[in-house]
Amino acid sequence: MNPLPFPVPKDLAEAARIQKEMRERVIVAGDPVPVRYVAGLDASHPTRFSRQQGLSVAVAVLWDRQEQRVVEVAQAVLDAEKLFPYVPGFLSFREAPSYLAAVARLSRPPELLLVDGQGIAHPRGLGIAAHLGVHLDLPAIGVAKSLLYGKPQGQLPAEAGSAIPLLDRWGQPMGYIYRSRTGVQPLYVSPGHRVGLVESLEFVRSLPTKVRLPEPLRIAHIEAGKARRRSAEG
DNA sequence: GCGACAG
DNA sequence: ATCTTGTCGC
Repeated sequence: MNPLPFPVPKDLAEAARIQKEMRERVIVAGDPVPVRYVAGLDASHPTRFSRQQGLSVAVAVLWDRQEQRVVEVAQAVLDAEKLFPYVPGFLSFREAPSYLAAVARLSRPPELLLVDGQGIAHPRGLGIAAHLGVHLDLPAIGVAKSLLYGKPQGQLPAEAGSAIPLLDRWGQPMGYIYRSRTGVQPLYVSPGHRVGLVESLEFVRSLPTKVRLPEPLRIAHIEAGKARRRSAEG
């Protein structure tokens, strides 16, 4: 089963047009509570500058919620720099193609994508999690480590598990700022596709979190870094 | 025109 | 995102 081709725009204007079109197909509703197999997606890139030039590595970690463990790790090596530059608000055009390749290499399709980046908490409502979700027609949730767009509603408490809404330009909630553990920087959680607003937060809360990131993403991050350095040598 | 700005 | 060991602090 080959995924549909992922269009890479020639410039930012075309990219924005694609985002606006695809945003209309996003469904912010659905409850992933029964989902068993989750794909945690993260990528590692070489520094433009320093000694090793290397390539980028994207990793898909297949997480079994029932057994609470990783059951498979798939990766894709790619030259992200040649695809598209990193421009805030347009991350998916740089990273999504490699995620699609990694997901395609899993022995079974995941039931939900957990992506390192925004869902609909995005200037045009289509962060990378939403983009991937719509492209693959899979439930998806975005978990970012910093803010791209939006205003917090109130002050986030210090307690683990606390969350406050993240508001769009019209004051409507599009996600949450979420403190997964006490004493750590918060996460930015928003629905990507086929998941409700509240449900996106509840799902992330249901995942084991030993440190800051939920396990599927923490492990994907580690695996991506290891794989990239590994492929940057022998 | 001035900030803000996922990875 | 990445360059990087030890070290400060709860």
